Formats: sequence, structure tokens, C-alpha cells
Amino acid sequence: MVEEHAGEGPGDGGQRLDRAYAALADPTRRALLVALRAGDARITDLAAPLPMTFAGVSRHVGVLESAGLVRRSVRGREHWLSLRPEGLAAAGDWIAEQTAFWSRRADALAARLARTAPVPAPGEPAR
Amino acid sequence: MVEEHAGEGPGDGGQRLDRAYAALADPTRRALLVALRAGDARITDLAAPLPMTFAGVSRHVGVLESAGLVRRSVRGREHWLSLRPEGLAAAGDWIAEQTAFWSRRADALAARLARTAPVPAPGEPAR
DNA sequence: CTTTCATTCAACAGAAACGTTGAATATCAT
DNA sequence: ATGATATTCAACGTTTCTGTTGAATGAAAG
Repeated sequence: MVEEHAGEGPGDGGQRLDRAYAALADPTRRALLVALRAGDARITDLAAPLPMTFAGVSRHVGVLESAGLVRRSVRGREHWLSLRPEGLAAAGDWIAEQTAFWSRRADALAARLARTAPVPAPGEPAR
Repeated sequence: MVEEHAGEGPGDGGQRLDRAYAALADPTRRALLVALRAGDARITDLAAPLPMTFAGVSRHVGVLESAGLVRRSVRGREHWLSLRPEGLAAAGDWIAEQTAFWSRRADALAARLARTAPVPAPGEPAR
């Protein structure tokens, strides 16, 4: 038994998640993802508006790629980037699972309170 | 105008998000969050099962705290940690917003395809 | 008051990240 | 072939992270 707790996508030991969150932790990289919502783009296109060297952006793109957040398709001399929704979904899922757990606990607690005590005010924070 | 694009929680320039994702990028820190789902705990309790120095864990807790993912309440000589759902929610929201955007686009595209038949592809990537 | 417990702090070494520069590679255009 | 374009790669300096150690602080217990 390997203690596969708390939804770290099976297989990797959470390294996928490590890279995804590390990738998202940089504002430039988040900006790249947002830029790609407008449609696929070459690295040149992405780099143009950014206050950074082309090589710098190229690196960031590499990080996003190996985090599984973008896909690259090489077309001759130009590399086209596109979003990879599954990647972000995976990152979102871990968070979702945590918050779901909390909600469940919160609900259970609320239910228990509602059962055993004089209900203070429906819906309102019971203070 | 400051280009408040794409849901970076107003006020900070995304630094809150930076820290949250950076915090989540570390497996030890994620483990701490998971551990806290079982209930509030002192740093000693959290450190016990981890293959790391107490001081090391203390540092990680500090990171989680300044990322807004946990709350600390000092009680005499012991520090009790609890989860801070709003923190994770904020991190989750950015991701959710992105994926929502994609879904909307995907839906629109699907609808268009269904309506107009062999439309090649909007924008560049015409294969 | 002295000891134990819970925690931080400071200094350190090693590793990784960020961005730059200059050179290398491969593709397209003439 | 020549030259321009799109991109990576390697090396570098700086900064930030990770974890350790040893000392310092402060509260509880004896």
C-alpha cells in the first residue's frame, strides 16, 4: 500500500501537479495562457507585447508545455501553441477536491447543529 | 487604465495568486493542507509524520500562511493552524475562469459547426 | 527558579528559477 | 547560394527556494 491519498492523479507522485502549479505561479506564464484564449499563436506573437527577450518567452513556453498546460505543433520553422484544457483541469481538480471536502464537512456540521440546537437564523452565519 | 484583464483578483497585481500557486507547487505543503482537513493542528503535530526538521515544517507553514491558505492562531506557546477555504477558492477561481472561457468557445464552435457544416477553421491554424 | 516544550530566527550550503546574451540550427524566400 | 526568419541552446549572474543546524525567545510545568 502506497497511501494514494487525496487525489494526486495516480501514477506520478504528484509531480505533474507540482509542475502545473509552479507554472501557474508566474504572472508572465499566466498572461501567456490568457493570451492563448484568443486563439493559437506562434512564440513570436506571444513575445511581441511582453517586456522580455524572445528567448525568455521561449523558456516560459517550454515550462508551460512540460507542465502540460499548452501543446506545441511545429509547422516548418514556426511553432504554434495552443491551450491544453485537460492540463489546467487537472490542476483545478485537486483544488476542487479539497474545497469539496471542506464543504462536505461544513454541511455535516451545519446539519448537526440544525438537528441538536435551536436554529439561530436560516442561512445566515450563525456567529 | 490598468488592463485589469482575466480575473486577477482586483487590488493586488496578481501577487496573491503568485503566492498561492507557488505554495501549492510543493508536495510537502499540499500534504500539510490535506492533513489539516482532519482538523486544526499544531505545527508539532503536522511535523511529526514528515521526513523533515521541525524548523523546515515551520517554514512551510509560514509560506502557506502568507499565501493565505491557512490561518494561525497563537494560544500560549502553541500555534494552531486551520484551513482557510477562501484562499484556495481564490486560486481555484482563476483556473475556473479560464476553463469556463474555453468551454464557452468550444460550445460556440461546436454550435457553428453543427449549423454551417464544413467550416474550415477560424483564424490561422487551418491545418 | 529551573527545566521542558513550542516555536521562531539567523546563517549557511546547495539547488533551482529568471532573464540576458551570443551563438547555433533549421526553414523559408529570393 | 544568400539572406532573412523562427526558434532553441549553452553559459552566465542574480535572485529565490529548500532544508539543515544552532542559538534565541517565551510560555507552561516542576
